[in-house]
Amino acid sequence: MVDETNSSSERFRLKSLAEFRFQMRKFLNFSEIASERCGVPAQQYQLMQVIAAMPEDQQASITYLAERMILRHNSTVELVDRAERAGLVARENDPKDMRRSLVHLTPEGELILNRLVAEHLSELAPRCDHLIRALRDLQSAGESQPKS
Amino acid sequence: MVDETNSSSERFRLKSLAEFRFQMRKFLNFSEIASERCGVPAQQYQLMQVIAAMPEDQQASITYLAERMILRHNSTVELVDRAERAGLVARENDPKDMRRSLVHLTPEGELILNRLVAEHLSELAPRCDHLIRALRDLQSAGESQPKS
DNA sequence: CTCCATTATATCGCAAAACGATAGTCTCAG
DNA sequence: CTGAGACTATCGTTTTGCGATATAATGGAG
Repeated sequence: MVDETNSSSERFRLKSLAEFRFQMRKFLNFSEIASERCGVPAQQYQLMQVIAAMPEDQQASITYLAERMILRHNSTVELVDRAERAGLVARENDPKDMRRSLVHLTPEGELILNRLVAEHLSELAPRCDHLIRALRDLQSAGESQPKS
Repeated sequence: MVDETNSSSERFRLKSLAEFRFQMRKFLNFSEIASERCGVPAQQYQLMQVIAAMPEDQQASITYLAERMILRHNSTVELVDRAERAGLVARENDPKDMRRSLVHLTPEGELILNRLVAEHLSELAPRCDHLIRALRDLQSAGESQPKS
């Protein structure tokens, strides 16, 4: 309960958080470079990932994609526009509801996605331990958290 | 080794990767909202975090900050400019090397940083488990990785 | 001591991308 | 059949990172 104890645990929390973010930035940076090496902006790769990883019972409406991408729907429309212009995805009209556009991968999109997923997995695998360690530190740092 | 086995493990990898990214996006989104609720753009919060979490023997030169922020140095200069204009950090000249500017937190910067760190820790703590689980899935997915 | 290659920071114009506001289209309950 | 709400699209704006370039300081070779 001495001042020094408090400030040293505070420092530990800070460093854990900072380390976690640093690891995240490194991964995101790798992802961006890998994507653009395939001629695809990172967000378009993410969009394809979301579409391909969608649960069976879901449909890739703009609204659903916006939720998963954590974007406003107008931003999502624009993202899909770009990906469509790049030939990675295509729109179709939902025959059940003519307001909705459903988005699906083109064969080229699938090809590039598979390549990028493989690349990301082999990059991420060795980083997993760092990330998990950072998260564990964060958990133990959070436990000694004084205020709500 | 049947085709179906292959494609189902591929699907697992894809979903693990997508889930991990989704969790990251949610956290980053929270972080952005929390920062801007304090009137600070997310990157300026990150900058302060990097400065405050720096090892004792390090100095906050632009080059160092750029490395940690994973930005080009010119982008880092601009980021520091903005944070300085906002009164969160200040530059001083390194007396040992007049080419370098060293950046430090202002009292106001420290205040806001502390608030944001606390907020982030309590937000992140409950998400840690999700993130760790996603990472573990990724590890086991990566093990069955065929190529490379 | 003087040069100059190297390192460090700063400036500027540009491009990408996300957003708010707005508009247009479709659905469905009453 | 009509109005409220849901879904997607458009447009202008802003933010931010980057490449190219400029300026300044350092330090080692001669």
